Amino acid sequence: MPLRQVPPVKRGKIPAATVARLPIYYRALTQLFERGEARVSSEELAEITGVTSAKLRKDLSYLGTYGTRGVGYEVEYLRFQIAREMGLNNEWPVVIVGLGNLGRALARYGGFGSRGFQIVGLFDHDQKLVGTKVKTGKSEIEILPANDLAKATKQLKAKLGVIAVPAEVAQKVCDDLVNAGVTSILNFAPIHLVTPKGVDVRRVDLASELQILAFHEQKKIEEKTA
Amino acid sequence: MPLRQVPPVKRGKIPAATVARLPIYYRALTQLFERGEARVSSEELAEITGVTSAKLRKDLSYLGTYGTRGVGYEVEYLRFQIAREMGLNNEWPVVIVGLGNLGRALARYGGFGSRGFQIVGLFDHDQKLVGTKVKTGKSEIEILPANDLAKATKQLKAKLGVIAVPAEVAQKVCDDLVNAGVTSILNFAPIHLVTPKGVDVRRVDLASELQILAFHEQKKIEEKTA
DNA sequence: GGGGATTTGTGCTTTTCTTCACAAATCTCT
DNA sequence: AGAGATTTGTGAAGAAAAGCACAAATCCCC
Repeated sequence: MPLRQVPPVKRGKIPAATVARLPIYYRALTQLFERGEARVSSEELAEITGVTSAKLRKDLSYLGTYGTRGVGYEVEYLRFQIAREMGLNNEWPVVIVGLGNLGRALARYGGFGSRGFQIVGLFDHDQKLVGTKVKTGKSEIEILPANDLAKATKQLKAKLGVIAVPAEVAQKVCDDLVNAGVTSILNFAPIHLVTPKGVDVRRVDLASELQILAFHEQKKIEEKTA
Repeated sequence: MPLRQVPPVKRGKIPAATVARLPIYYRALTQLFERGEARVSSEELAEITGVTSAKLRKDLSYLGTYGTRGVGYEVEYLRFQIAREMGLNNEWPVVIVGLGNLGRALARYGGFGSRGFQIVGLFDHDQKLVGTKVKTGKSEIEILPANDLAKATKQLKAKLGVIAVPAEVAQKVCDDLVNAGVTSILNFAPIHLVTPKGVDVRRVDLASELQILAFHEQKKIEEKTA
């Protein structure tokens, strides 16, 4: 009986569009795994995640060849490989700046504290909030003053930061985070952040999302009238 | 002196990538307008919004020719045109389903209630929440039981729905919304929703965003070690 | 009213992403 | 052990998006 070959890890840049989908596959695989499924075909996994099977297979092919022709993919194995590729086997410390409605929701949000991430610092400018505690996934964390941001973040060795402050102060907070060694930022402020090279920023803009939907609604109405 | 020509509205499909950027331009223009700026060049607007000027001009060109060569764009005029194109001059009624941490933050979030949108209905399955009120932008709204979702939403004539419930019940909620006449859905549950044709779904996946950043961090580390 | 300085709008090129379609690999059954 | 049924992995084609570069339009100033 032939031994399983050495993991055929592929080296080479993974397209951005693919990277953006890996978390979706990962989550679906986790679900399948918890349900006790041992194997899954590209067709099934594609159906669950809402992509085409060809796209899914191509996406996975950038990571390596983890499937078996005529059979499909081993759920647990594939899940592990994606996790490894995405660095989810590490535990990433995350700081959140701004604990208004949204920031607080994020801090409490289970999905954030889940697998791979741990919220280690909360900062706010508002003196009324400083000193109060917020329940994150596992523990309670005290909100620290925004002034301590740079020092504390450096100490906590956080490389990931979440910005949930008003647009007016977002760039300032961003600069502070970068100075503190943060190199990946999730920005909820509706503004373009300027960062030095090597710092990744992803923007999540809730109002924009609604507006995009409004655009589609608008088009539906125009079609009817036309 | 020549009269300004009839608005040269262009007809034809606007690329999805462009649509996704229109809200960003719109916001920047609003800012400029409030700051009292009368004109802006593609170069300036591009800088503010973090795109290249060529891309910006091409994006705008899908809407019509609203600029003046050698001069730039009139801030107020262009802003209005984008708003019109996106349907932001209407007031869209929105319902939110699920008022946990996130749903509540969204309900309170100013940006949602802002220009173009009005939150008209809140629903939750939890009996402890039903009957309590949540301050949205302008008014206070009572949380209604999820069972009333279909009927109430139909009555409220909401075409836009926000899903902020756990993944397990998201598809059920989605079906209810669609039955109630909702044709655009903003989905915060980490799951692919199946909808009939003609219903638009946009997914905002907070955990995915962090995971994508983790991927980039991972790569930075690998580069260093390599 | 003409020349020089701007800045838009867009045809063309390049890059990135998606889809197609099929050979290669594996399994099952007899 | 071979034939038939699956299902992956991937070249190649097609579609969408981004970037380039320049003609066309406008302004300003003399």
